[in-house]
Amino acid sequence: MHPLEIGGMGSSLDDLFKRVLSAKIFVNRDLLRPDYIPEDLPHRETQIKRLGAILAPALIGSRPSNIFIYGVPGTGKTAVTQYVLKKLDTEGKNNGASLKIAFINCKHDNTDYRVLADVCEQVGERVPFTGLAVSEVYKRFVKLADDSKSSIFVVLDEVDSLVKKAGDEVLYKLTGVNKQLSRARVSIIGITNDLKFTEYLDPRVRSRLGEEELVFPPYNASELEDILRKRSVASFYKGVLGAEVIKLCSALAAKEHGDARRALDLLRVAGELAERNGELKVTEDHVRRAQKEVEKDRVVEVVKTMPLHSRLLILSLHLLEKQSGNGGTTGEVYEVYTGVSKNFSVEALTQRRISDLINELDMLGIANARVVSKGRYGRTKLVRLSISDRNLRDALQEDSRMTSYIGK
DNA sequence: CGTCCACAGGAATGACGGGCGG
DNA sequence: CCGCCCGTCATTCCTGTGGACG
Repeated sequence: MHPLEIGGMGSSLDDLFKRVLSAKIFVNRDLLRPDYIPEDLPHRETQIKRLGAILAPALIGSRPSNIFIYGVPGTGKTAVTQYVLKKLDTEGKNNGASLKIAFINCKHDNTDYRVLADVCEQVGERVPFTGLAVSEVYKRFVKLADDSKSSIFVVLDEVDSLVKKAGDEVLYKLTGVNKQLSRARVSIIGITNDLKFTEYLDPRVRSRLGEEELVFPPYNASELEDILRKRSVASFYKGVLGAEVIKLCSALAAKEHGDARRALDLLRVAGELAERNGELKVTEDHVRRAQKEVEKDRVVEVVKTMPLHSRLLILSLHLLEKQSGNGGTTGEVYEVYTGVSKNFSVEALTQRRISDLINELDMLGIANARVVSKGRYGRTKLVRLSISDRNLRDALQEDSRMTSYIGK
C-alpha cells in the first residue's frame, strides 16, 4: 500500500473511510474479541486436561461430576470450558453419545426463572420469557431432559451474581434433578470470579455442586505475551505491530490481575486507533491511548444505558466530590441527591433505594463504596466516584443539563 | 464497658407491564 | 376476554451492628 498524506485534522467522513480502507492493519480483528475461542489456549493445558478427565464419563453414558470453577476475570475459565465441551461434543457425535449443552450467563440471566427458561431453550424447547410459574418451567425442563436421553451439561457462567441476587434455590433444584431422571443425566458446571462465593451457599448445595473444583490462576506478563503473540499472527498483517507493542499490552494487563481479556482489548483498540488515523504501524503510543479508550468505552457504555436516577446519583457524587474533595457518606450523598432531583424537577427516590443504587455503582466499578464505622457517630458507607471527570462528561453527554452542571 | 449513632441491608408489599391458558 | 402468575422497580418497616464516646 502506498503511504498516505495525513492531513492535520482530516475531519471529513470520506477521508476517514479512505484511510481505514488503505490502512492495512487487521487481517481479522474478530480473533481479538473476547468471545472468540481459539484452537489453542496457551498456559491452560493442565486445566483443559483436568476438565476433560472430569467430563469424559459422559461419552460412555455415566454422569460426570458437578464442577466448580474459580478464577479472577480474564483467566480463561469460560474459554476453556467452551473449548472442552465443544471437543467433547464432537467426540460424542462420532461415538453415538448424545450430549446437550446449555451455556448460561448468569450476569444476564440472574433470576430463577430466566436461568431455567434459558436452559430449556438451549436444550430444545422454547419457553416464554415471562408468564409461567417457576415450578412449571422446572417441570418442563425435567420432562425435556428425560425425553432427550442425553448427558446434559448446564454451564452457569458468573454464577455468583445469580446467587447474590436470587439465592441458591435454582442450584439446589438443578443439582438434585438427577433423582427425577431415569434416562438422562445432568451435570452442572459453575463458573465464578468470586473466590469466597461458596460461603453464601447452603451447605447441601455446596457439597453437591463442588464435587470437583478447578482453579484458574491469573496469567503473568510473559504468559500474556504468549497469548497475544499467538493471536496476533492471524489477526494482524505482518510487520504491523511495533516491537514493544505486545510487551506493553501484556505488562499493562498483568498489572490488572493478569486479565487476558484486557490485554486483547488493548491490542485490538490500539490497532483500531492506528487504522483510524491511516497509519501503517501500531506503536506503543497507540497502546497507551488505547488504555484510556478502553476505560472510557466501558464507562460510557454502562452509564449511558442507566436509568435517570442512577445518573442523577452519579452527578450528585461528582458534585459532592468537587465540593469536599473525597466523596461522602450515604447520608451526605442522599442530601445532595435530593437537591439535584429537585433541580431536575423529579421526585427523589428513598434513601433505601439509593443505598441499593450505590451498591450497584460499586459493583459496576463506577463508584467505590465501603462500609466504615465512625464509632459513636454511626455506621455508614463511604462513597467515591472512581471515574475521571473527562469520562464522566462523555458518559452524561446526551443530557445537556447534566453536562452544564459538571462544567461549573 | 456499655451506649447509642447512622446507617446497612433483609422482608414484606405494591404498582406496573406483560405472557399464559382457557 | 379473564384471571393468574411473572419479573422489575420502588416503598415501607424493620432488625442488626462496629466502635468512639462517655
